[in-house]
Amino acid sequence: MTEFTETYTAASKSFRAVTTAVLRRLDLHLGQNLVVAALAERDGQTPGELAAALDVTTPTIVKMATRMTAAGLVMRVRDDKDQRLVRLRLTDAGRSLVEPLAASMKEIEERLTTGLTDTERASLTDLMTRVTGNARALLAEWDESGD
Amino acid sequence: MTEFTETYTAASKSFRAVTTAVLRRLDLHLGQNLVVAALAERDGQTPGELAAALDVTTPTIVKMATRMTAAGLVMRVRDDKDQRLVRLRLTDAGRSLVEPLAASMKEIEERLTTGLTDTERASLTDLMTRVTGNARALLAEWDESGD
DNA sequence: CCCCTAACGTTAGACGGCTAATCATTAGCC
DNA sequence: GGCTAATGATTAGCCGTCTAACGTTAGGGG
Repeated sequence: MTEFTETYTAASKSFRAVTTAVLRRLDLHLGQNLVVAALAERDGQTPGELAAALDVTTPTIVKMATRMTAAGLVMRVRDDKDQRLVRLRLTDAGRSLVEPLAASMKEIEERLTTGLTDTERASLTDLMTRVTGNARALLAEWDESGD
Repeated sequence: MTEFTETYTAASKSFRAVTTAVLRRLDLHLGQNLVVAALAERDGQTPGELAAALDVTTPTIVKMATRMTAAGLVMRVRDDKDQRLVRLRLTDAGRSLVEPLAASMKEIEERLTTGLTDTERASLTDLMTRVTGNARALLAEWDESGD
């Protein structure tokens, strides 16, 4: 009964647990890796931009930014031209995590897909993407109808 | 780069979002559905038993139990024979949610796998299970070595 | 028989996540 | 050009989750 649900939940949990364990070695919390990676890609993004990129709400980014600022990983800089905007910039300490972080995430990916052929990996990615697409379509549908 | 990670994260998020939306109609929060389902299966389980069954820590269940008690969904009953144990029992209000809950979860499962053949569904479940197995093996390995 | 340890539940506090409400600044319209 | 609407960030408060510390009850060993 609802085997699919259980499988999905278990996968989420185990993935989360592994990621948390790896991140702890870098003194990072779950999710902060995504912020660091996004800023490494393009520094100075605003909370709103990051939220959109990471598919998360703005308040979530704001809270994380506050903690990461306290931890010395990022800095808040107000935009000169538009005083409403806040630019989040990596500090040197934050930048120093970028490469070990990328290496760790890549290692996780490899370890988790051990025993899967390339074909199976591609298949898994494809199937999950389609399910995600279904989920988003469903959310959009409900959103419109206000149901 | 780390495409697998992104796919997995996106899948988790979308699934979570859909589940949250459905649960809201029943005035339930994410995760509470699992507690209700577990108690429907076998009423009077202890926080520790539930935690093990749901692959979650005991404090998580305790907090949820407190809120669900306040919401009138479950009751705390101390075990007669062993005063250390607490038995969580569904109230009538809680029990009334069991069936609509099961129906909702089944509906989610069907909507999310729309467009997938039976073979593909089986394949997805199999692949995710194997990845989850890898993740758990990795966690166990780290746990032993204390690394 | 009493103490000591093991087994449980609970509390405390941190974190990511969300929704709703608030505040500041910019831009647009009459 | 000044009032209003839209755009951003922030705050407040809730929930699930985790780890660490605490209190209590059973049970076992000397």
